[in-house]
Amino acid sequence: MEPTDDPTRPATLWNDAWRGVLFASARVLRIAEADLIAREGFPLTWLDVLAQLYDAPEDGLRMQELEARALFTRSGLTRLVDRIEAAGLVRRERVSGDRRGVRVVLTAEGRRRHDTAFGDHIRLIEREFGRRLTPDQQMAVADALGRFW
Amino acid sequence: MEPTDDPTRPATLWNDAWRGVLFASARVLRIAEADLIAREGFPLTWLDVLAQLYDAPEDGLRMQELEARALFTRSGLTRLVDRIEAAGLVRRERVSGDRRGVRVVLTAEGRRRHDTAFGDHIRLIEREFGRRLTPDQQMAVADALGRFW
DNA sequence: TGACAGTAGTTGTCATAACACCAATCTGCT
DNA sequence: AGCAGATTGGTGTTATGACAACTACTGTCA
Repeated sequence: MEPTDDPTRPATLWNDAWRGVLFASARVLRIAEADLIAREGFPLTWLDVLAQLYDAPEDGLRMQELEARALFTRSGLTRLVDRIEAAGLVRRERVSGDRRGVRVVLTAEGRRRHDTAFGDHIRLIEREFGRRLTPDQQMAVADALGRFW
Repeated sequence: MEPTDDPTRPATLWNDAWRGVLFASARVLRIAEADLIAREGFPLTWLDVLAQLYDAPEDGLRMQELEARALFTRSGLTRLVDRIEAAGLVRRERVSGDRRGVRVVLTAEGRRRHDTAFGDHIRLIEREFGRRLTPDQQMAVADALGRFW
């Protein structure tokens, strides 16, 4: 009984594609997380937040906007921002005209830490992911999966 | 200042490919997790374990082997198996000749739950991932990312 | 046969994620 | 004005993940 004969294990093309996506992201993320903690002392969730704020307007983002854009954390954002704020990388500011809301803004230190962390991160992604694909493959993957963002 | 002019945001091909992989896995996994919990009442980590045992020899796997093969959990496996065992889907058995070790084996109930859960899961992956790619794209992604497993 | 290093798995402890609920504020309507 | 309902973000609690000891066992070598 070969695996391919098992109805619960169909050997389809999209199945192989999915396994590739799954393993690639799992492996690269695991390495990236360890590397980031070793270098900067904070996890990928922090870099995710810092990067969103870096790409955002000067006056930062509302908690809601941050939550909508952040890739990793859909929950516990309040306390995640608490921690990053306690580390001095981010600052909560009042929103004029809405006393419920806050804007989360990068501090100067946060911007510095983002720059080095993100640079290292990108180089790691290139090394662990990019270089393992030929230019044709890179193009094909980018084209095929572009619809997911 | 366009984003592409920012040295910390290089617009490279492998970068787009990586974003695709990252977003695709994050989005599809989030949906799959929610669906699995709604249907079966357990998370993807359980299905990962059940699937590894399903693909394993009749007499199950050692904790170590399970840990090496499982995609998600690299830690906390003891207690993960505790939970699955408490739910009756899995059973710990003694290893003859090594009183330290245990074999983790699927119960009949575990096999049943695996079958329905995995079937539903695969259909979801096809719907949320497979069908969004053309056959050519599926082939290209499978080829490019096959090296990661 | 007994010291000892290595192995298998568990447990303790702490940090973080998930989930449900809550308080304050705002908005539109009357 | 003032009330209903939506919106914003936070809090309490439980579940899960990470990491480091720890226990029990095994095999080896003198």
